[in-house]
Amino acid sequence: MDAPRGIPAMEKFDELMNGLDARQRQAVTHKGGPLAVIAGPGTGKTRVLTMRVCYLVCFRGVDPSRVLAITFTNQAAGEIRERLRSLLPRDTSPPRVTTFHQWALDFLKGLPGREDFNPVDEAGARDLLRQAASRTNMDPRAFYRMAEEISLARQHWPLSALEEDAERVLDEYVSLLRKYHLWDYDDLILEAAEVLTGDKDLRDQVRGSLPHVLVDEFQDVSPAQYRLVRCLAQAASEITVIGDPDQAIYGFRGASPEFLREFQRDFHPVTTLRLKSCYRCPQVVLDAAQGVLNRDKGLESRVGQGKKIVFRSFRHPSAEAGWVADTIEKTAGGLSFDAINFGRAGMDETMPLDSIAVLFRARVLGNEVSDALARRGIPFQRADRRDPLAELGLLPAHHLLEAARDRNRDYHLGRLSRLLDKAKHERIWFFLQRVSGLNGADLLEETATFLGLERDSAQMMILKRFASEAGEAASLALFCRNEADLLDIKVEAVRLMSLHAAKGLEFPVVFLIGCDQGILPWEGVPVDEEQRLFYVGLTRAARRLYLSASGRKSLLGRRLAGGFSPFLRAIPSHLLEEKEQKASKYRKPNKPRQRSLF
DNA sequence: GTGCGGATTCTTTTT
DNA sequence: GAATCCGCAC
Repeated sequence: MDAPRGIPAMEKFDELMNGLDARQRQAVTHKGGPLAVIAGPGTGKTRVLTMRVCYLVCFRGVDPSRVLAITFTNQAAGEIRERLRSLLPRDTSPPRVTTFHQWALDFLKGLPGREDFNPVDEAGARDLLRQAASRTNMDPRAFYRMAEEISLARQHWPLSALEEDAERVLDEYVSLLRKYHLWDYDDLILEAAEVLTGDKDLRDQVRGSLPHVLVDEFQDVSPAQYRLVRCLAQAASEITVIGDPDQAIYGFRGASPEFLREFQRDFHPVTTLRLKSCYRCPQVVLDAAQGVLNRDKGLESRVGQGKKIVFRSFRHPSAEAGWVADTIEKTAGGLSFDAINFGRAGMDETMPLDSIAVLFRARVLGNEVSDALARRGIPFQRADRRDPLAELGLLPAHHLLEAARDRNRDYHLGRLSRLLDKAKHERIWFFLQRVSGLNGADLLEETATFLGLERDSAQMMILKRFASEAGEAASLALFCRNEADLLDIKVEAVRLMSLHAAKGLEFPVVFLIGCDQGILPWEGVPVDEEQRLFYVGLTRAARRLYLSASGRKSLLGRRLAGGFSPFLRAIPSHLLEEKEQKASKYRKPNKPRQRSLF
């Protein structure tokens, strides 16, 4: 075995190792055979993962290029990369940390004959699917359903069966993708798994080069992703998977906590370690959360008992939203005249706005809170991630640029025919002629002029940054996706997001709104996954947790029965502090738009 | 700014 | 099938 490398980081590493508890240390230093780490909320999952990588490289002398850490999101990958950078000695080349999709993309692009394939953005994929559906003359209303079914089927391995017409549409869709040399996100995983499954030599080669694979958030792997994991690691390797079956909330896209069990079978014998010390949530929160899952022991808090969970109920969502906004105002230390007037009775400490999160089951449920916060002038940020390119209004710019550079021109022109108005679309050939041979800032300038972008618009800012920072070969789509992450964070604002989006995050103060019958659990879906979703919501809270029922009467055209979420009953009552609402306040629903009348 | 009609979305969503 | 969004005409 090599001598330990990188002496400068050693002291720090020792110090960090001493900061770990016994179980964490065991996971970090495990040697010999596959390892599964079951890591409940706040038990130091990411820390164990990064420290283990560091341990492998620095102490076991593993070549960093033979270590691969896989995550689900770019953000998670970025965080791990960042932590590794500070842990590993400067002169060590950092190991590869990437997402499933990025790994698959790089792998596929390295294969002969596919160098000029590219991933298609979400809007583009939908467009092609629509094209495929239009050829078989189907009811346009059924399209939405079918799109979901097709995508779900493609998460499975092998592909699950589809209805006959869906099958036809899928075939047509895939041939369109291939014609334009495009992969959609599902393709990346499927293709990579397919290629590796069918080519033993290649599989052995990949496996041989990667004795150490680590997979984060393992409970979220889809069947196809699990297949890929099996291709990457042989049973005898030191593969490490980290996850928490109690936080499995992506069943609707094919994930299943089952794969943790399957992993233990397929990679037998697996060493399984459970992390039980929670460094995030107070005991009160843990007990409540475990009550929801019908467990009574398991996680132990290392941050104390904590305050009771506040529960309040309302007769109307706008009343709930008003209360949330008022409570936030007080918690944040008074931002308006009112807050100063009312004082901060009952508030023990003040919090910066970005330490506060409002969580909800479905996107629309955040609207009233957005309105209430806007009315009070409290800055907030909704983390409703969608296609950043479309959101920024840069879809036409992207396709124009790609067409101008003659990369897959047919495809991009096809998309532009739907995106541009008639007048512009008629001038498109003139535009292409005009910009031929141009590149860099000149090309962007012409594109912006053609589209009529305002000089100081957000779009222009991004285009300028794109021109100066990105290379000539980069696509605007990719640039925006990476930028969007950077632009999002760091703002001092209350965070509003869905329960799903909150997974993996923590906030000192958490509001979980809409704890009503019919919302949590959502009607018509498996209850156990909803339970876990509620569990995830509760365990985001590091200090204070507020639950509320909105009294909402209807949702998306569906009538609600009324009454509280049954999950609340599963919380032992001594953990709850039930506050009665004052009837006079928080009553009248008024839309902020009406204010413009005065 | 208003109003109309057609398109699109609809629970959760990353890539 | 209802709600919302978007482009377009006024």
